[in-house]
Amino acid sequence: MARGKIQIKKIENQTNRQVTYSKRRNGLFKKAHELTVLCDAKISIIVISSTQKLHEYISPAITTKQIFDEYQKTVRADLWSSHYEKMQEHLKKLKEINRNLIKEIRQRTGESMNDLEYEHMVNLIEDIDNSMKVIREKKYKSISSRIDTSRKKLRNVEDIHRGLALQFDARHEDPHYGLVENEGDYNSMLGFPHGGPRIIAVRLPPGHHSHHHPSLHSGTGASDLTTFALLE
Amino acid sequence: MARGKIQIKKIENQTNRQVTYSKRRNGLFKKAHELTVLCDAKISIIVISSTQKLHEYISPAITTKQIFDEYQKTVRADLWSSHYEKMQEHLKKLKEINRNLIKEIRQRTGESMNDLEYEHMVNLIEDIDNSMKVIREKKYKSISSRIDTSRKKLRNVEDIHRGLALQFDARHEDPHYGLVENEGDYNSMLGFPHGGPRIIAVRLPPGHHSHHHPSLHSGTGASDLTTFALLE
DNA sequence: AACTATTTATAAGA
DNA sequence: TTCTTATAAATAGTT
Repeated sequence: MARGKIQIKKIENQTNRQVTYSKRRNGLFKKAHELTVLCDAKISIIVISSTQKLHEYISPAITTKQIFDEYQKTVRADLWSSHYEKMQEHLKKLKEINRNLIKEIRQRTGESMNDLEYEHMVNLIEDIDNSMKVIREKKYKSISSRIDTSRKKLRNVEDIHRGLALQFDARHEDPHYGLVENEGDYNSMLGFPHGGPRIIAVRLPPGHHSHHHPSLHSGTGASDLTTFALLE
Repeated sequence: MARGKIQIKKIENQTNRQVTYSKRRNGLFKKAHELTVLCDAKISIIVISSTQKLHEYISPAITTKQIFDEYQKTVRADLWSSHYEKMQEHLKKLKEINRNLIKEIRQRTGESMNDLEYEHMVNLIEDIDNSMKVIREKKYKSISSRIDTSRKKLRNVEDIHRGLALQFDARHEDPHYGLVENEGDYNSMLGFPHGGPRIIAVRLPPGHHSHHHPSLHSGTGASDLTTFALLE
């Protein structure tokens, strides 16, 4: 600021920097003191040089520690109040969202249509109509899928039945050929996904045949064994 | 500092002070920042206004807390080193005093006279001579005092003796009057301050009189009783 | 907040 | 570090 303007950037010349540091530090402290006196302020300045040396200015009738304590108090208070404000803002936003959601639900259920413009009502009806279409589409798909599954099951059962009938006929021709080589998974074929009813074999005395109900029309094992479905 | 010079003293006009506070505070912070950049320094400024509002400047890439911690470290180090220096100074002084005392004693005892100038020796001799006089004076006084005391004691003993002799003579005239009414404190009168030797009475058979040494020349009690001083 | 006459701060040189 | 001095920057009082 004299004998030539300087750029405010680091002074690379070591000696020059040292001189400027000393001069400007004094200038800074002088200004601080003037501010202290003129405006009845309390000022703490701590300067650490590039060589880690420390200098300080402190207004009369106060200590650096006192000022720092005051600073810490203020910082904490600021932190808290900003946090508090953020929380309040967040609350406000959530309430707004809540209000809107409730309003929409009420409109869609037809509960509150009072303060709704015609335009809005048209849009709402169209919206609901679209929703209806989507829902019907989904319902249709669901039904199709269930019919499909059902048809597959039916086919399976028919296949099994056919197979059994075939084996039955074959047996009459060769009484020693009465074992099914592979039991397969009849339960899942029959629509019992989780293991299904337990099958047990019970030997009954002759003459009781008319009283019991075999679960399958034709026995696959020995003729004097009957199978029951035992519900748990 | 423009449009007129001002005195550096509290600005009484409230508005004026507020404006100046704001302007100069900004000026101060600007200067601080320039110093930071130009000289690669770290600066913390905390300003508390007369209305207790707080403003701060802090150099980039550092926190106010870091600077304050550094400050505290430095202060503690300074306190310790100044304390240390004071202790060292004190030690030095004590050593000096010690050395001088030892020197003086050696001179007075004649041990070390080597590096002493004639002038000093004359003074020393005069000093010692004076000391001698003081000591002799004190000795004389002490002796006088003791003689005095002794004389008083003697007078007391003589008085007592006279008294006893008087009583003794009186007894011959009236044999029933043989008791001393008041024993008094003979021990202290006789120069035995702490109770003195114990006195016991022993009855001895006749014919042994030549073998024992009575402590007092004349018996004061019954003639056939002799008193001894029994040393503890 | 902007202006500007002046004071003050200070960069460079000694 | 200190002094000097030409010049840049800060700012007191005004608008």
